[in-house]
Amino acid sequence: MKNRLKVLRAERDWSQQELAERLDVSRQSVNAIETGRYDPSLPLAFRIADVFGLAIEEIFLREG
Amino acid sequence: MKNRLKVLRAERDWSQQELAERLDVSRQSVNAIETGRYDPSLPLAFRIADVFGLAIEEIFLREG
DNA sequence: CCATTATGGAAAGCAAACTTGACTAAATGA
DNA sequence: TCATTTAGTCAAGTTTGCTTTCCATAATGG
Repeated sequence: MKNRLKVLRAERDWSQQELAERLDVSRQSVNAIETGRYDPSLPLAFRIADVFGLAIEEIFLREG
Repeated sequence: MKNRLKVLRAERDWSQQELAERLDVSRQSVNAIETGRYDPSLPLAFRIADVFGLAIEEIFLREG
């Protein structure tokens, strides 16, 4: 499952650490999700959508 | 995390078994998600959204 | 030079998601 | 009456998400 975290973070000039704090997860979790090592849980996906003010579908992409 | 699975299933007259097959998960998983014992993974949430033709946000609800 | 920040990732462990198999109980319908 | 379908749940096992700790690398600024 691909995602646009890196770009969204860059647009806001947030470090992985900063995003992790806003999401209340570890920096390693943000890194792992961002680099595609695993997908977030659904509750975390909702929090991610919330901090960016976007729909889940606008951040995480069904990949072919 | 609440969800509208039971109603959406009823609208389409699908059994938990039928939905499970469309989602390619076990019937027990559908039941557990529907009765709120746990949340689906994000990839499964996308598949659920797809089979119902809705957005994830229209099926799963941030609960107070 | 050196200290700091940012990123990527490995290892070990716990918790949550998902599996199969089994059981119960209510409803249906022939 | 009996077989079938549906829904709910439990137990035990595997996989995945997330944690903490640690290490490595590159970029930045004094």
